[in-house]
Amino acid sequence: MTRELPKQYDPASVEEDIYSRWLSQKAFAATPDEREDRYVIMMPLPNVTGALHMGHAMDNVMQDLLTRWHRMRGDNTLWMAGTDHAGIATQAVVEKRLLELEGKTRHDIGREKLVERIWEWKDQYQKRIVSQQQSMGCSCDWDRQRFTMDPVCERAVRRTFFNMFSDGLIYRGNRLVNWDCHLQTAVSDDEIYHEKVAGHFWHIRYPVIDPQPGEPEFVTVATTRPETMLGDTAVACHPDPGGSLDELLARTRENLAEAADRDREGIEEQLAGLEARRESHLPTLKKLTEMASAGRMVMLPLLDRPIPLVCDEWAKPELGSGCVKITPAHDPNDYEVWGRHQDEIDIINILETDGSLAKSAGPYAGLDRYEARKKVVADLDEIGLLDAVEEREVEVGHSDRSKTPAEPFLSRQWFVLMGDTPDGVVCGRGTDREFRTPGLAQAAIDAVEGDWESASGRKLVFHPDAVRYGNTYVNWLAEKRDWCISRQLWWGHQIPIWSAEVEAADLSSRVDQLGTLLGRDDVCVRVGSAGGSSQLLTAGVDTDVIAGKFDEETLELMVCPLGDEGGDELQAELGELGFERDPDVLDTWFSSGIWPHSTLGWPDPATARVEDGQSPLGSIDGNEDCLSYYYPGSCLVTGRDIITLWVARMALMGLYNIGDLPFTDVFIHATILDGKGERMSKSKGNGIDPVDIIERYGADAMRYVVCELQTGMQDIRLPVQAISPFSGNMVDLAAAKHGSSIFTYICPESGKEFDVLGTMEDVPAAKLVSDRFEVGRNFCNKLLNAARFALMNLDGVSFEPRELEDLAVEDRWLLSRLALAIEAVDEQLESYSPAAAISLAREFFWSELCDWYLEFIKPRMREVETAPLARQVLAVALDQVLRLLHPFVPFITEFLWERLGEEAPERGIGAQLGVPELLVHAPWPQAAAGWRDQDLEKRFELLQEIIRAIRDIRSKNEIPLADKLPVRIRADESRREQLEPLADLLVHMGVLESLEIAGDVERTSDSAVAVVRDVDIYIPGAIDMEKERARLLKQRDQLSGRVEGAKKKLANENFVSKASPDVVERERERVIELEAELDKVEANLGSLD
RNA sequence: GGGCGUGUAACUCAAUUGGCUAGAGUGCCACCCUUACAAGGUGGAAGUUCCCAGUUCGAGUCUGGGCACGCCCA
Repeated sequence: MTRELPKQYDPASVEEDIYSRWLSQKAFAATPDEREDRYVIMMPLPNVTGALHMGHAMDNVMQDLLTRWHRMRGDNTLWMAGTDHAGIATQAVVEKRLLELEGKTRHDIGREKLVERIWEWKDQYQKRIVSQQQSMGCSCDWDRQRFTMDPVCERAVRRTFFNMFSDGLIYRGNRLVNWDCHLQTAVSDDEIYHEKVAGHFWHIRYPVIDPQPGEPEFVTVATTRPETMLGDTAVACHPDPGGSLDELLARTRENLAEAADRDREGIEEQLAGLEARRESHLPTLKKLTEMASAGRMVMLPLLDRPIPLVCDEWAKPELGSGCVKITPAHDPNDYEVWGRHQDEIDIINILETDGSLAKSAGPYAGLDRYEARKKVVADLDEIGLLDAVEEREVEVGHSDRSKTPAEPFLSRQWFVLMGDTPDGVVCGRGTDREFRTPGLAQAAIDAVEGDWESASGRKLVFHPDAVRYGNTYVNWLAEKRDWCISRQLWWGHQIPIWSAEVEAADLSSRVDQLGTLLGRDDVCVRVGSAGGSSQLLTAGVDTDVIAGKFDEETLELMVCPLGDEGGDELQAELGELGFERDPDVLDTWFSSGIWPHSTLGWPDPATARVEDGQSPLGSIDGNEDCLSYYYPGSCLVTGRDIITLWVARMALMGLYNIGDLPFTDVFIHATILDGKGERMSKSKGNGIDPVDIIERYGADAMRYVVCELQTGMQDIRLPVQAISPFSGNMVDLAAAKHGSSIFTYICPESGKEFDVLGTMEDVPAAKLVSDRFEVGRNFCNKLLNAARFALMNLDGVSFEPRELEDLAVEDRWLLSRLALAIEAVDEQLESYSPAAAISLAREFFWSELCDWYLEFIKPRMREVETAPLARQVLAVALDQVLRLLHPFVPFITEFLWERLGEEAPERGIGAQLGVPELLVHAPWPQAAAGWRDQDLEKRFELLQEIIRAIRDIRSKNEIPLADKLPVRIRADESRREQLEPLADLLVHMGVLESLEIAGDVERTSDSAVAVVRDVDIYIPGAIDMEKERARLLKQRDQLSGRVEGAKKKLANENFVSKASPDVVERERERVIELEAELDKVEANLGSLD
């Protein structure tokens, strides 16, 4: 007899011990071997800005579920873990802290010091993240974990950049970006949020130069940002104002015709307004169009700069004056106008990187943009050119990183060319997977759509809804917008380009200075123009011919060293030649896009540098190296917000570098929302720490519930309460007010603030509670107790080969149900339905094994003759259920596995089961042929129904369990034959005193009665006739309702002729069965009288 | 403004190509400490599937419109 298990499961006492056992035995290690089947998951690397929340818990649990399942199925399974440096986000967090705590900016402490501090931050949070993941039970191969700035990743980044630069896929050009004046960096569109703020709409008059008779003297334009007028380079009017207005009128009339009554008034008003406008404005607008076509100019006030009138459809005849000022360098729409009129108009940047005005703003240079706004308005007013001022709510784009208004800003940035190119792009150059694609974006589209497949036959498929998510992915890629990869940051992979400005005339002498650099295959040299086009320079090239390809006088010479070897020397040499390294760093997604192969040692696993104690990436013992063995991988598990940002990039980078897809399946799991229905996110501050949940309910409970929540595409609301560290009372986070930052909340009783994700060191942390997780805790407790019962009864259990027919009937029933459960769980996991999988596993364990089987066998356990067989089957049942549940709840199953191993080291039915020391490595359960017996299952269904009917009578008549019941069952011969072998079970489970089953049993007048299908159950004894009648009447009403419904259906000619024959047939059978049952109920009702 | 979704019991979610009485867990009610488990057992109540039309023999499911909400993109 082993130590008896406790009655209540205490996860804290088990989990740490189990996890350290896994670690010390390197249970999750993946090494290439001779196995053909492999399963590879690349973790969507969490960034090091902060700790993980429940959204990450969902992501990690899903991955661990798949990983553990495949590992048990015998695949060579690798789950690659790691973290992302998340350039902008991490730098922003550290800078913000620096400012808050020390009042310093990054410029005060300098690049080197700042980067040092960010590394410290990274170390701290990487540690925290890994410990969070380990608390959840993640079975990653920790000896391979990577960080996107590790040497091995760095080398892959340099190689990728080098290759793309050589292939002409990376260029430098002027682009309008969102500029964060506070952080002084470009931020991507994804990092901008819009907020309504109170503002104004200023109407300004621009004088027309030399107005002819009949022409207006001024054109009026309106703006919400008047200081941008200093950068105006044109005024636009519509090329066909009449046509445009007419079209709008027609559309509005159409709307009116279809509109609901309550909307009519508004639309009619709109229509009247348009018609009036057509009268009043159209002549002037037409005039302006003529003037624009004639190349007329207006005078930009304050700077006295003549600027042209142009025709462009961006000007809306129905709005304002119908004319619009064009500021290409500071407005995205105007930028597009500039794109269409590059020959006619200029582009002038009036902002410095800190948001003050540049030299080009003339007398306003040096002013902050908001001061400049006031002064411009005042000056315009003074010279009488301010026409009107309206109060208005304005949508202003804010940088998510600094929470300050972002400015559209013209700057030089690096881009990856996503569109198609004339010669196409070679992917997987030099490998046996090499192919040519029209362009990078197209390659990634082809991965999902059309006939293309990779050399290994792979396509990319989204789960659980291939069409929906496939469309998201393809629609985004189809825009083929070039990818801006430069960030004005100090933290990240610095762009490996050294450049120098050269006059076109001096090109050949400057190129000569480069000497042997030109001929080296680890150095790429290009010459380019500001516009973005560039030419490759190679040894012996005719520089004059090259220079002749550019219009510009000033060119830029760009050198990209591969940087693998002799890098320092080369860099020194370039410095002497007057080349400077680009200070910017690469977009984070550039390094995370190559994550699936960089981590495996690409481009050369044999020489990949890993940390001390880590598993090497090169070939060992004659097996393949990691890259060849584990790439392409299997599945990516992530949320849908990341499809465009990351999945698409990984696909195209993998195709470009290696020629094959990083994975074939993309499992998009549900998004975790907070109690208010908002997405949980690090930056929103509404995240909750899974470790809090784990501490209170246990890791398995957390995992159980998370699996149960992953039903399909439905987002998940997770209401959470915090226990206030001040009052000890529950605070509902959905209703609580935020404190000084969005990361903290206010305790309503004390008014003090607390923190829930441990990001604020100086604010007390609150513990979290959520009744959602009690389900998981209860499940674990049930599992513990089922095992407790089994282990208490397994004394002296042994294995003896048994034929199926040697088993008791309930043993065979259990094995049949087990076989079905295994099959069903597999099926659901294969189709990425964890909720369905876990509910089937639970159903088997709780409703069949615990509720029925364990109860069935209790009497057998008490008898010396019957116990050994029951024990043997029970050991197998527990063994199988632990295996089946392990991927979902790994800690408790591993814990119980050890106990089962001590008690029943040898177990099996027909043959002995393989029993490794750790459950992690145990083979996945597999039903033996012949276990499934559907006939038997049907008989048990009837048995269960009869038992339930007896219990119901007991309950309704308030008969205590201590009173055993005499039960008499009237059943025909075939039913009797079915039930007879189950009689002992029926007596035991129904707590019967006696049981009689025969065809001629008659009800005695003192009997309670129940009807189950075609069987009557009588229980003689003192009963309450009124309750009996009520019960039977209710059953009669239900039955007759159903009979009526079914009959009505069958009476319908259309149903019989049009519905499919098997549906009709089923309906007919049902009527027969129901009527028979109804007859019995009625007969019994009659006998009550 | 464009695109993609969601709305089912008090709560959180299921329901396969349209087809048995729309299910589960939690919560609720009643009874029960039946020697694995009260974090449990047995029994029960609880739904106008957001609203309005339509298609169909048949609609939670398909179509159109409305209302409410979410996400992504401009």
